Amino acid sequence: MTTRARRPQRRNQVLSREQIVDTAVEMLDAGGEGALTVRALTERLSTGSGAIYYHVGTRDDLLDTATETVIGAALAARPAGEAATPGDEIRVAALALFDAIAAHRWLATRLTLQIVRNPVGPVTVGIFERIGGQLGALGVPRASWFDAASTLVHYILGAVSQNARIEGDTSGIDPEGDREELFDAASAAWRGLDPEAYPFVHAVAGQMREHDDREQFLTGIAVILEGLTRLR
Amino acid sequence: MTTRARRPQRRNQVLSREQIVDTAVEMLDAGGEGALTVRALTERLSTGSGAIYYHVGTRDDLLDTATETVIGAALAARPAGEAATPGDEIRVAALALFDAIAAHRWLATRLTLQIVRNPVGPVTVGIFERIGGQLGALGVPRASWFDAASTLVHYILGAVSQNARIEGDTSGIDPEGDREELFDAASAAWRGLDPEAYPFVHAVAGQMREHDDREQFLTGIAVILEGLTRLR
DNA sequence: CACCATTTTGGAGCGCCGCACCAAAGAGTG
DNA sequence: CACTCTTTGGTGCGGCGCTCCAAAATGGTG
Repeated sequence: MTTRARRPQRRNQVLSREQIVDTAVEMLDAGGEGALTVRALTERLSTGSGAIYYHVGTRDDLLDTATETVIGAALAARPAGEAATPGDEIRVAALALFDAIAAHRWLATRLTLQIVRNPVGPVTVGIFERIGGQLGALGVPRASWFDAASTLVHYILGAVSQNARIEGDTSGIDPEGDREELFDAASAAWRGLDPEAYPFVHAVAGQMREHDDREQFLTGIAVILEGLTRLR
Repeated sequence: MTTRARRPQRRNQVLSREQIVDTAVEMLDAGGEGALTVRALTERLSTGSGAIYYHVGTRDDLLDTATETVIGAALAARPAGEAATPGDEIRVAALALFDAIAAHRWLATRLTLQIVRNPVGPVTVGIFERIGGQLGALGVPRASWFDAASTLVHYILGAVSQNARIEGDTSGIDPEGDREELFDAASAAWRGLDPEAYPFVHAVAGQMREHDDREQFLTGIAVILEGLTRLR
């Protein structure tokens, strides 16, 4: 018998799991998912691959952990005022996710991946709880809670994924500049399409250039909340 | 001067672009995105990598082409009856996308990827045109067309992505069997969560097991359409 | 203090991968 | 028949994730 059965866990760790994850997030932010290679990580931390695998497991595990970390931080956001309506709560949570993915564009892919294959993990549960918890106060009947929450989550993740930008090809970071540029180009291309074959796309080419992502995102939330209140 | 300026394109092609894409789709369906390697493709077609790159370019190009092919086919679906309401049109298009991704699960990731980085491509334009073209008849004011279409597209792609299953780990194909099983497990896990910390998730654990994906998807569409009609 | 079980580290090596590149075969043309 | 351009199969390079292991660091114990 050892004197005290369980304790020997923590030794002095020069390299910590947290440190690795933080560095990984930095690298992901800087260069997209393709930039996070185990080799690059070991070089950055001046260590070997063994240490990485010892602390966080495979590259996939590392990406999951990074996702959990970032999403967990984002979901901690609460409305500013004291008397917040359920709508406010949902808007704040949704915007927190929106902004998190805008700041960490690699999240888009990873988030849907994780929600799909790990419904029990803190990410899925956290998002559902945060969004769904407001439905009762919103007047949605209990029997529709899961459908309603799913609708919101699907919309939020869909919108947020599609507003995320391309990963891996932008070596320089020019977040606003080429975003405008890209919209201009897309708008011009849409306008240039055959109005007979593509009347709608042709017609909204102008709106697409002038729209604001965040505002549009909130409009969508408002539409869904409106629809949900008619569900009763 | 040649006798006729443009014509000499088609030589005898033992290997056609179409053939490659079709085979690629088969392989993707069978084993997920990870299963489509250039090496495996060359082996399956008993050719070399040079021929592949000559016909379709890089692996990424091939995935884009495969996506365009499948989505193009899906978008060709029209409502059965003759007198279709705008709502019917949207539902049919949405369900076509839903079913396409259910049949080709690798599409989920690829679709959002393509929409994000190629707003001019046939996939993005096709989806927007198909969905957005109904908004006028639905009574949505012209100034809100782009926002409304975006809301629908965001929701559809979000829902559809999250209903797609995991890629690459299932060697055997057991589409219904382990789906049930997975829901059961997830439901049990949700029910097992602390009701104080996660009241909502705990409460809807039962609904999550019994829900039907397609039905829930249509409920979401109905909610959004309802909300859109209040937008005027 | 010295000893040693255990944790933690760094790195070499394996089996993959995508893809650039190229020499040669094939098909139409004069 | 020769000649040109298309099409093909294959080889090799650089890089990847990951396994495995010898060695170093660590901290409790006699």
